[in-house]
Amino acid sequence: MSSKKEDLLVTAERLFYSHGFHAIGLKAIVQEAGVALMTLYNHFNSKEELILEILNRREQAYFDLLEQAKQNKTGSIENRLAAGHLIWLKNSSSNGCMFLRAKEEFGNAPDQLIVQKVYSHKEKMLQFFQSNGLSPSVALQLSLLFEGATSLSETMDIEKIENSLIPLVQQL
Amino acid sequence: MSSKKEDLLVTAERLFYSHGFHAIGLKAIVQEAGVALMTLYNHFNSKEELILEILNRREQAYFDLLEQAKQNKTGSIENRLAAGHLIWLKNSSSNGCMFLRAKEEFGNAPDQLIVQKVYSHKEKMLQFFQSNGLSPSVALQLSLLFEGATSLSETMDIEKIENSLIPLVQQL
DNA sequence: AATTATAGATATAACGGTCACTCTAAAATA
DNA sequence: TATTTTAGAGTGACCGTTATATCTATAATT
Repeated sequence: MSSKKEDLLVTAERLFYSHGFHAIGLKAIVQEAGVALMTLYNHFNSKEELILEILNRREQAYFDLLEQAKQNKTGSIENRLAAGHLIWLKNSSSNGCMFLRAKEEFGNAPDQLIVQKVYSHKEKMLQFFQSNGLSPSVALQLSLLFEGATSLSETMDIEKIENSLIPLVQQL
Repeated sequence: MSSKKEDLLVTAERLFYSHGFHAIGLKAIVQEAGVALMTLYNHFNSKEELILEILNRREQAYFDLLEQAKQNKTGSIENRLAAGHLIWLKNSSSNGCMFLRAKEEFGNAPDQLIVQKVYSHKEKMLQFFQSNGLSPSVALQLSLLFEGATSLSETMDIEKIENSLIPLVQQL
């Protein structure tokens, strides 16, 4: 992949996540990435396509991290996944779930590819949990706890959240 | 209060919640509310001021509902509050927490009144729980469960969430 | 009761700015 | 040489905000 395209994806993901999809214009992205506007349009046909590619990469990175966390020796599978999710939150800039935010900003167009991606991502989360041995009901509860931790991290120290989340996961 | 102002507040809250603060322009609000643009500026000095008044009203409505739910006879205090929160979610249009969304869209201006309101609202939630007899750690866990239910409701039926949330609240 | 003053709402236009997106033609890179 | 990237200008549309001028209904004054 072109390094310019990679720069654009990394920069756009950061700016979109920090300010929102509507709040950030393409001009700000290319300026921050240090490339020309036409280079962006050379790699992406539209802002929507850029966002879609960002969401796909972000989903991949998240599941890669969960797969990593799974390999740990200690703790139940729920605990290891929760530890992975907490690492994700620690490495992010505390602005919530980017997928839900995308749905919220583009929500009233259910035919839109962005919104479809959000629904499929959340569905994929549940399936991932179940494919790792969790019952449907426990998978759902783990999803609820993960979402709660993500939202709480927007206004609270991650350490306090960790202390709340772990016992809840333990007794699933 | 002028009925025009009330119309504007109700309409703007609905449109902002459905599409986001940046995605909705003042023109769309006044058109949907059936008032003139200058009427909006007669009641609010700016878009930011309109948003702030919406958030204040929404906070009041939410705590009013929790106070109502508290009066129920059956169940622990945690269960009664959770039931109230579920009613709130059922009556909303499944687009997440409007306060967190405001912080996400205006987040990189921590001096902004909107963002300050979001932080104070979340702090108020915790204090409300504790003032109703919950320990700090249980209050935090209840917040995590509420936030999780709110986020989950964006992509999942509220009934399934209810079935997941209740046992988690029960064993707090 | 008749007149005047006040306030709120109206429509319309304009302000400077930014939006996503397109085109062009030169410059840099491979 | 072939491809990519560049800067810059331009498109029409929308942004929040302000200004102006007209209308209407109620309130205050005579």
